[in-house]
Amino acid sequence: MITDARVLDPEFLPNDVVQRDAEINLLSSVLRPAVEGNPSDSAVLHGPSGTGKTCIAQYTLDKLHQSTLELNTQYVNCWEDHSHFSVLYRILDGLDKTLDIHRQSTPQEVLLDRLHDYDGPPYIIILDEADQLDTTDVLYELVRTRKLSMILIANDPDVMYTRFDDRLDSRLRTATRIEFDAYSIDALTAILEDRARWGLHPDAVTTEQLQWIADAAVGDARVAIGTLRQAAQRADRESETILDEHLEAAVPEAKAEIKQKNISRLTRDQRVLYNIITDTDSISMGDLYDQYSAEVENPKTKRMVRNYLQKLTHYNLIESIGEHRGRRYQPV
DNA sequence: CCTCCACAGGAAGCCGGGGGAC
DNA sequence: GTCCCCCGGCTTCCTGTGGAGG
Repeated sequence: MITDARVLDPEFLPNDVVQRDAEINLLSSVLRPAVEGNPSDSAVLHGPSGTGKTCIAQYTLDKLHQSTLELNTQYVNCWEDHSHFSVLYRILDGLDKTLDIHRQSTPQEVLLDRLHDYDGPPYIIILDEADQLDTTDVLYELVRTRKLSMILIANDPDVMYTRFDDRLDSRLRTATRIEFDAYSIDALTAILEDRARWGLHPDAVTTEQLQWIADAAVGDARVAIGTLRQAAQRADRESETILDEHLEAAVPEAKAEIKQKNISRLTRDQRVLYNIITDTDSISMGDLYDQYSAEVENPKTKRMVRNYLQKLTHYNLIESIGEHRGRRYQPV
């Protein structure tokens, strides 16, 4: 039944993106000056997860690349590269300028000089999960680099903007904000139809079933596509076509898979904290730390735990209610 | 109203790992 | 090998805030 498993992967980047034409056009027009060698403003893509921000950013850059020979691009995931140094390193890496840069023995100054000396073709970088950056200093260095333009991606840009100091604020105030709303049922259905056409045998699934999946995914394309794949895999073992019973089971599986993927990026200590919080309705810092330090061998300090919790909150794995004294942490 | 305390998060410094230079 | 340097995770120290209780 499955003819091409790759297109059923939520991470897969299709040749033709369906939906989001307006966003693609807007992003292209923001980046157009850069491609033509003129200074361009940055773009900030924001919205809930599974709304196609990363996909549209990569897709748009691919298209620009096809129409322009002289263009460098780079994708940086700030969850993985969150320090000042590693972001710079990754960005120079996209220019093949890191050959003689060594992680441990090259001062950041050298990387900065090299970046500021850049005078090649236009360079467009995607900073995905930009709200995960340790410090926004690196953004300042980037906005004042010639020939470099940025696409910033963040769930909640307001949280990110509050961390900007004045000089950065004035530079990024003119950035074009592109908002990504949750997909409508029709839009999700269209996306699923496209994936089903390339990834499944004809007639393996009905439009009504795709609509049902779209409805269950509540606007999140990752959930929708994951559900379709789970249902197809389940059906593959048992029948010729996807049955409704396969759909029912696939939704929680797809959601669990996404959650599992998120959790796998956590460290051991972060995972322990996450598990404690998801096992309760809501918990205070004091109780949480007591449980945590009883559970692990060499507990980190409270200060470090606060950093972890901030990270988990940013990543929407847990939520916190209240400020200061009396704050509680709870599952989402 | 005042003091105490739980809690958040910034700043600075420590230290272990790891690679280059010699 | 040994020395030196750098990064990044971590701790320590600190300040600010606001609810609880005298």
